[in-house]
Amino acid sequence: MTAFDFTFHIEASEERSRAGSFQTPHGVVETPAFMAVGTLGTVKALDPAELEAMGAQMILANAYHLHLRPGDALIRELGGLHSFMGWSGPILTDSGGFQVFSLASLRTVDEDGVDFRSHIDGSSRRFTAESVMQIERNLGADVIMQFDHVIPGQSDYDTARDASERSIRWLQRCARALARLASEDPLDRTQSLFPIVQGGIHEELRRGAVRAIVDSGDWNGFGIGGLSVGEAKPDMYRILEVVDDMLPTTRPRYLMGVGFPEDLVEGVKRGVDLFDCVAPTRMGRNGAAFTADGRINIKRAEYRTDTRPLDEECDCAACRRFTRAYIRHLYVADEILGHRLLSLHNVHFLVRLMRVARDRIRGGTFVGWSRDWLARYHSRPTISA
RNA sequence: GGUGGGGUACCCAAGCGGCCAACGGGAGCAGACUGUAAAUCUGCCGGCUCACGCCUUCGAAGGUUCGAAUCCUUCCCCCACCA
Repeated sequence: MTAFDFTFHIEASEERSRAGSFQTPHGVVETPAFMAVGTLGTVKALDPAELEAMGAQMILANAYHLHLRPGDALIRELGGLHSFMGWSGPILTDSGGFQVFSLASLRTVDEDGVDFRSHIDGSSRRFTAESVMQIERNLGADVIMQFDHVIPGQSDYDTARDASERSIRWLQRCARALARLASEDPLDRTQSLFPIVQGGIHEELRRGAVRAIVDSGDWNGFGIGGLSVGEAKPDMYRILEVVDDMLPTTRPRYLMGVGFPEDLVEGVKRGVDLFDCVAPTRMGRNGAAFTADGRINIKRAEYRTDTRPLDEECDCAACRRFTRAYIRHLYVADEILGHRLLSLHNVHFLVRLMRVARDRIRGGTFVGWSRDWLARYHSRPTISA
């Protein structure tokens, strides 16, 4: 019995960038694609129907957070995460590896796993490769990420090597644990485990990590982790090129936690197929909107009388109906609709950006288009100096 | 008319002889957020200045003092209760 047929098809490519699609038990994902982040089983402030309407294909949730609350066993009992949160499309779950980084003050790492102090109630929780696979199995996402060890972007060579090599050992344990679980329950054979390439900003470590991962199994896709965690942007782009050179072209590459609009374009240029980021929703809740001319801060006084939409070229529900002046008013008055409209627009902006990238790659005009797009985005004429 | 309480920067509100251009909060102005402990956090917020610093402020006017938002006198205005 083989696992679900995940096959990734590449339709077109231009230099490093590719346009393609892969199949999941909950539908096809066309790439390059941006996944909205729904850590707690909700893309903050947005309804799944709104995500569908804007063309969002796949979303992300988090094993660590859902394990703490409401509990992965409960979600399994209620029919799995798709049913629980009312999203029938593809879902990817992150493993909690990022929380090893973001909740560093609340955990200790050892070879076997990580002890966390719950940020909710202070209780002690133990996470290992095996326990995380059990959690992700209970949640039932289509793609599940290995448990990895994420460290700050500027970490030195020895620290990065230590975390990278540990992540590779944990990958092997994740794979064995998932195989064991799958043998007990046919449903689990539909989940694809993605390894995560670590190694910080050290090219030699990244190359070593890719080599070890590729040699150890036939993976349906690859996560590229440990970027956008404090390193300089040129370092991130450099590492992406190094990793792109070595990963099999026949599998999707998922750049974890990225990103800003410009990083999506820069990523696609370097062969990335999948992205996720909290930026559109978090920044939306914090008053920022993406536009083709750069980011704007809707709180600024200059928008008090601005009757244009957030982005004049956008066709999202917020831009079709509301002015900057109105959305600014909502935001300043602390009205929940302000947060919703900004989140909606920002996610739509990235989803649409990737749709345009796909079309451009198919048409063989991505490289030129991306150069112009980036120049315009960085010119930021809508923002006063 | 009497008694008591009070008037502090855009608003609310501490301070009650020097450490006060004056605690806090709000509003306002600007910035940051990249696999979400985030509808969060940071900075500015009397005037001039990059800054050192200087100037003008704590109802008004006088006074005491080396020194006052802080003490005294008179006046103006609010609030409560009594008549």
